[in-house]
Amino acid sequence: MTSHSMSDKTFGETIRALRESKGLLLRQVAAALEIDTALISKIERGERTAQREQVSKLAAMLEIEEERLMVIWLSDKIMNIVEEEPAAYKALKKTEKRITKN
Amino acid sequence: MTSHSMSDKTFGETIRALRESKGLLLRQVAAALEIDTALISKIERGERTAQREQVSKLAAMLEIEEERLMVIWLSDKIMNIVEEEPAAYKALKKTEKRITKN
DNA sequence: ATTATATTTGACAGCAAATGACAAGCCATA
DNA sequence: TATGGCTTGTCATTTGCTGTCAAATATAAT
Repeated sequence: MTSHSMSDKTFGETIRALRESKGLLLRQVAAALEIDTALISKIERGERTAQREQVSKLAAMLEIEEERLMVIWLSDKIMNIVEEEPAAYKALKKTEKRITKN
Repeated sequence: MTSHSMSDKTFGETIRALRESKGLLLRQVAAALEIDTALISKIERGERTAQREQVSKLAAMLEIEEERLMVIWLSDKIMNIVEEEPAAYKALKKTEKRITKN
Protein backbone atom coordinates (compact mmCIF):
# COMPACT_ATOMS: atom_id res chain seq x y z
CA MET A 1 0.00 0.00 0.00
CA THR A 2 1.02 3.57 -0.61
CA SER A 3 2.16 5.86 2.19
CA HIS A 4 -0.56 8.45 2.43
CA SER A 5 1.56 11.58 2.84
CA MET A 6 0.69 13.00 -0.54
CA SER A 7 0.96 16.51 -1.94
CA ASP A 8 4.74 16.61 -2.05
CA LYS A 9 4.51 18.40 -5.33
CA THR A 10 6.32 21.61 -5.96
CA PHE A 11 4.40 24.82 -6.49
CA GLY A 12 4.73 24.50 -10.23
CA GLU A 13 3.60 20.93 -10.34
CA THR A 14 0.66 21.82 -8.14
CA ILE A 15 -0.69 24.62 -10.23
CA ARG A 16 -0.13 22.70 -13.43
CA ALA A 17 -2.12 19.77 -12.08
CA LEU A 18 -4.90 22.10 -10.98
CA ARG A 19 -4.98 23.92 -14.27
CA GLU A 20 -5.15 20.73 -16.27
CA SER A 21 -7.82 19.27 -14.04
CA LYS A 22 -9.90 22.33 -14.84
CA GLY A 23 -9.14 22.15 -18.53
CA LEU A 24 -7.71 25.63 -18.57
CA LEU A 25 -5.14 26.81 -21.09
CA LEU A 26 -1.92 28.58 -20.20
CA ARG A 27 -3.22 31.48 -22.21
CA GLN A 28 -6.22 31.79 -19.95
CA VAL A 29 -4.29 31.66 -16.73
CA ALA A 30 -1.74 34.07 -18.14
CA ALA A 31 -4.49 36.54 -19.00
CA ALA A 32 -5.91 36.33 -15.50
CA LEU A 33 -2.48 37.10 -14.02
CA GLU A 34 -1.79 39.69 -16.70
CA ILE A 35 1.48 38.11 -17.71
CA ASP A 36 2.86 36.48 -20.81
CA THR A 37 2.01 32.86 -21.55
CA ALA A 38 5.69 31.99 -21.59
CA LEU A 39 6.05 33.16 -18.04
CA ILE A 40 3.31 31.06 -16.55
CA SER A 41 4.73 28.13 -18.47
CA LYS A 42 8.08 28.69 -16.80
CA ILE A 43 6.49 29.03 -13.41
CA GLU A 44 4.71 25.74 -13.84
CA ARG A 45 7.95 24.05 -14.75
CA GLY A 46 9.82 25.64 -11.88
CA GLU A 47 12.08 27.66 -14.12
CA ARG A 48 10.78 30.89 -12.61
CA THR A 49 9.08 31.68 -9.35
CA ALA A 50 5.74 33.37 -8.92
CA GLN A 51 5.24 36.68 -7.15
CA ARG A 52 3.26 36.74 -3.96
CA GLU A 53 0.46 38.63 -5.67
CA GLN A 54 0.35 36.08 -8.46
CA VAL A 55 -0.14 33.31 -5.93
CA SER A 56 -3.32 34.96 -4.74
CA LYS A 57 -4.62 35.36 -8.25
CA LEU A 58 -3.75 31.75 -9.04
CA ALA A 59 -5.59 30.53 -5.97
CA ALA A 60 -8.70 32.36 -7.10
CA MET A 61 -8.42 31.19 -10.68
CA LEU A 62 -7.71 27.59 -9.78
CA GLU A 63 -10.21 27.53 -6.95
CA ILE A 64 -7.84 26.36 -4.28
CA GLU A 65 -7.84 27.81 -0.79
CA GLU A 66 -5.32 30.61 -0.84
CA GLU A 67 -3.54 29.46 2.29
CA ARG A 68 -2.99 25.99 0.91
CA LEU A 69 -1.30 27.38 -2.16
CA MET A 70 0.64 29.91 -0.13
CA VAL A 71 2.07 27.15 2.05
CA ILE A 72 3.38 25.34 -1.00
CA TRP A 73 4.80 28.53 -2.45
CA LEU A 74 6.52 29.46 0.82
CA SER A 75 7.84 25.96 1.23
CA ASP A 76 9.43 26.15 -2.20
CA LYS A 77 11.15 29.35 -1.21
CA ILE A 78 12.41 27.86 2.03
CA MET A 79 13.59 24.82 0.10
CA ASN A 80 15.69 27.03 -2.13
CA ILE A 81 17.50 28.31 0.93
CA VAL A 82 18.06 25.13 2.89
CA GLU A 83 18.43 22.39 0.35
CA GLU A 84 22.09 21.53 -0.01
CA GLU A 85 22.54 22.64 3.59
CA PRO A 86 23.50 19.94 6.07
CA ALA A 87 22.06 22.05 8.86
CA ALA A 88 18.70 22.39 7.10
CA TYR A 89 16.64 20.39 9.54
CA LYS A 90 18.04 22.08 12.60
CA ALA A 91 17.49 25.48 11.03
CA LEU A 92 13.86 24.66 10.34
CA LYS A 93 13.30 23.44 13.87
CA LYS A 94 14.88 26.52 15.31
CA THR A 95 12.77 28.79 13.14
CA GLU A 96 9.67 26.94 14.22
CA LYS A 97 10.50 27.67 17.83
CA ARG A 98 11.22 31.30 17.12
CA ILE A 99 7.91 31.65 15.37
CA THR A 100 5.79 30.02 18.03
CA LYS A 101 7.29 32.36 20.61
CA ASN A 102 5.04 35.25 19.60
CA MET B 1 12.23 30.21 37.18
CA THR B 2 13.24 30.93 33.61
CA SER B 3 12.28 28.65 30.74
CA HIS B 4 15.53 27.17 29.56
CA SER B 5 15.13 27.62 25.80
CA MET B 6 17.88 30.16 25.43
CA SER B 7 19.81 31.27 22.36
CA ASP B 8 16.91 32.98 20.62
CA LYS B 9 19.27 35.66 19.50
CA THR B 10 19.51 36.68 15.90
CA PHE B 11 22.66 36.02 13.93
CA GLY B 12 23.84 39.56 14.45
CA GLU B 13 23.22 39.53 18.16
CA THR B 14 25.00 36.23 18.43
CA ILE B 15 28.20 37.25 16.74
CA ARG B 16 28.25 40.57 18.56
CA ALA B 17 27.98 38.82 21.90
CA LEU B 18 30.75 36.42 20.93
CA ARG B 19 33.00 39.17 19.67
CA GLU B 20 32.57 41.23 22.79
CA SER B 21 33.12 38.27 25.06
CA LYS B 22 36.45 37.80 23.34
CA GLY B 23 37.32 41.47 23.53
CA LEU B 24 37.71 41.75 19.78
CA LEU B 25 37.22 44.97 17.86
CA LEU B 26 35.04 45.32 14.77
CA ARG B 27 38.22 46.28 12.95
CA GLN B 28 39.82 42.96 13.79
CA VAL B 29 36.87 40.88 12.73
CA ALA B 30 36.51 42.95 9.59
CA ALA B 31 40.14 42.32 8.72
CA ALA B 32 39.71 38.59 9.17
CA LEU B 33 36.73 38.62 6.81
CA GLU B 34 38.44 41.07 4.49
CA ILE B 35 35.57 43.50 4.53
CA ASP B 36 35.04 47.05 5.70
CA THR B 37 34.42 47.73 9.36
CA ALA B 38 31.14 49.41 8.49
CA LEU B 39 29.87 46.23 6.95
CA ILE B 40 30.48 43.97 9.90
CA SER B 41 28.88 46.60 12.07
CA LYS B 42 25.79 46.45 9.92
CA ILE B 43 25.77 42.68 9.98
CA GLU B 44 25.90 42.67 13.75
CA ARG B 45 22.97 45.02 13.93
CA GLY B 46 20.99 43.05 11.40
CA GLU B 47 21.02 45.79 8.83
CA ARG B 48 22.82 43.54 6.37
CA THR B 49 23.16 39.81 6.06
CA ALA B 50 26.41 37.88 5.96
CA GLN B 51 27.51 35.73 3.06
CA ARG B 52 27.80 32.02 3.53
CA GLU B 53 31.56 32.17 3.28
CA GLN B 54 31.69 34.89 5.90
CA VAL B 55 29.77 32.73 8.31
CA SER B 56 32.52 30.13 8.12
CA LYS B 57 35.20 32.70 8.72
CA LEU B 58 33.25 34.14 11.62
CA ALA B 59 32.86 30.72 13.20
CA ALA B 60 36.61 30.23 13.07
CA MET B 61 37.39 33.70 14.37
CA LEU B 62 34.84 33.56 17.17
CA GLU B 63 35.56 29.94 18.03
CA ILE B 64 32.05 28.66 17.72
CA GLU B 65 31.20 25.39 16.05
CA GLU B 66 30.48 26.22 12.43
CA GLU B 67 27.23 24.28 12.30
CA ARG B 68 25.83 26.09 15.31
CA LEU B 69 26.44 29.43 13.67
CA MET B 70 25.19 28.20 10.34
CA VAL B 71 21.90 27.12 11.91
CA ILE B 72 21.35 30.60 13.30
CA TRP B 73 22.28 32.20 10.01
CA LEU B 74 19.94 29.94 8.04
CA SER B 75 17.17 30.47 10.53
CA ASP B 76 17.49 34.23 10.07
CA LYS B 77 17.14 33.78 6.33
CA ILE B 78 14.09 31.59 6.72
CA MET B 79 12.65 34.11 9.13
CA ASN B 80 12.99 36.82 6.52
CA ILE B 81 10.80 34.78 4.23
CA VAL B 82 8.09 33.61 6.57
CA GLU B 83 7.71 36.30 9.17
CA GLU B 84 4.63 38.35 8.42
CA GLU B 85 3.18 35.25 6.77
CA PRO B 86 0.15 33.72 8.47
CA ALA B 87 1.01 30.40 6.86
CA ALA B 88 4.55 30.44 8.26
CA TYR B 89 4.23 27.54 10.62
CA LYS B 90 2.55 25.27 8.12
CA ALA B 91 5.16 26.12 5.52
CA LEU B 92 7.94 25.18 7.92
CA LYS B 93 6.30 21.90 8.80
CA LYS B 94 5.79 21.04 5.18
CA THR B 95 9.39 21.83 4.33
CA GLU B 96 10.53 19.65 7.20
CA LYS B 97 8.63 16.74 5.75
CA ARG B 98 9.98 17.36 2.29
CA ILE B 99 13.51 17.43 3.63
CA THR B 100 13.29 14.27 5.67
CA LYS B 101 12.02 12.40 2.62
CA ASN B 102 15.54 12.07 1.17
C1' DA C 1 37.57 70.28 27.09
C1' DT C 2 40.65 67.89 23.86
C1' DT C 3 42.23 64.12 21.81
C1' DA C 4 42.20 59.39 20.33
C1' DT C 5 39.79 55.39 19.23
C1' DA C 6 35.54 52.67 18.22
C1' DT C 7 31.29 52.39 16.12
C1' DT C 8 27.41 53.95 13.32
C1' DT C 9 25.15 56.15 9.52
C1' DG C 10 23.88 57.48 4.86
C1' DA C 11 25.04 57.80 0.23
C1' DC C 12 26.90 55.70 -3.47
C1' DA C 13 29.00 52.71 -7.49
C1' DG C 14 29.29 48.22 -9.26
C1' DC C 15 27.59 44.03 -9.94
C1' DA C 16 24.30 40.13 -9.95
C1' DA C 17 19.87 38.38 -10.10
C1' DA C 18 14.98 38.68 -11.07
C1' DT C 19 11.28 40.13 -14.04
C1' DG C 20 8.59 40.02 -17.95
C1' DA C 21 8.20 40.46 -23.09
C1' DC C 22 9.07 38.88 -27.53
C1' DA C 23 9.90 35.86 -31.32
C1' DA C 24 11.08 31.60 -32.92
C1' DG C 25 10.78 26.81 -32.14
C1' DC C 26 8.63 22.37 -31.06
C1' DC C 27 4.90 19.02 -30.79
C1' DA C 28 0.60 17.34 -31.28
C1' DT C 29 -3.54 16.68 -33.95
C1' DA C 30 -6.84 17.72 -37.32
C1' DT D 1 0.51 21.08 -43.93
C1' DA D 2 -2.00 24.12 -41.14
C1' DT D 3 -3.50 25.09 -36.51
C1' DG D 4 -3.28 25.60 -31.59
C1' DG D 5 -0.86 24.96 -27.36
C1' DC D 6 3.28 25.00 -25.10
C1' DT D 7 8.33 25.75 -24.66
C1' DT D 8 12.80 27.87 -25.32
C1' DG D 9 16.31 31.33 -25.80
C1' DT D 10 17.40 36.03 -25.80
C1' DC D 11 16.88 40.54 -24.44
C1' DA D 12 15.99 45.20 -21.92
C1' DT D 13 14.76 46.76 -17.75
C1' DT D 14 14.31 46.76 -13.06
C1' DT D 15 15.36 45.40 -8.59
C1' DG D 16 18.28 44.08 -5.11
C1' DC D 17 22.74 42.93 -3.16
C1' DT D 18 27.61 43.96 -1.87
C1' DG D 19 31.05 46.54 -0.15
C1' DT D 20 33.33 51.18 0.24
C1' DC D 21 33.83 55.75 1.60
C1' DA D 22 33.38 59.88 4.32
C1' DA D 23 31.14 62.01 7.77
C1' DA D 24 28.77 61.67 12.14
C1' DT D 25 28.41 59.96 16.63
C1' DA D 26 29.73 57.78 20.70
C1' DT D 27 33.19 56.16 24.27
C1' DA D 28 37.15 56.86 27.05
C1' DA D 29 41.40 58.69 28.58
C1' DT D 30 44.39 62.37 29.57
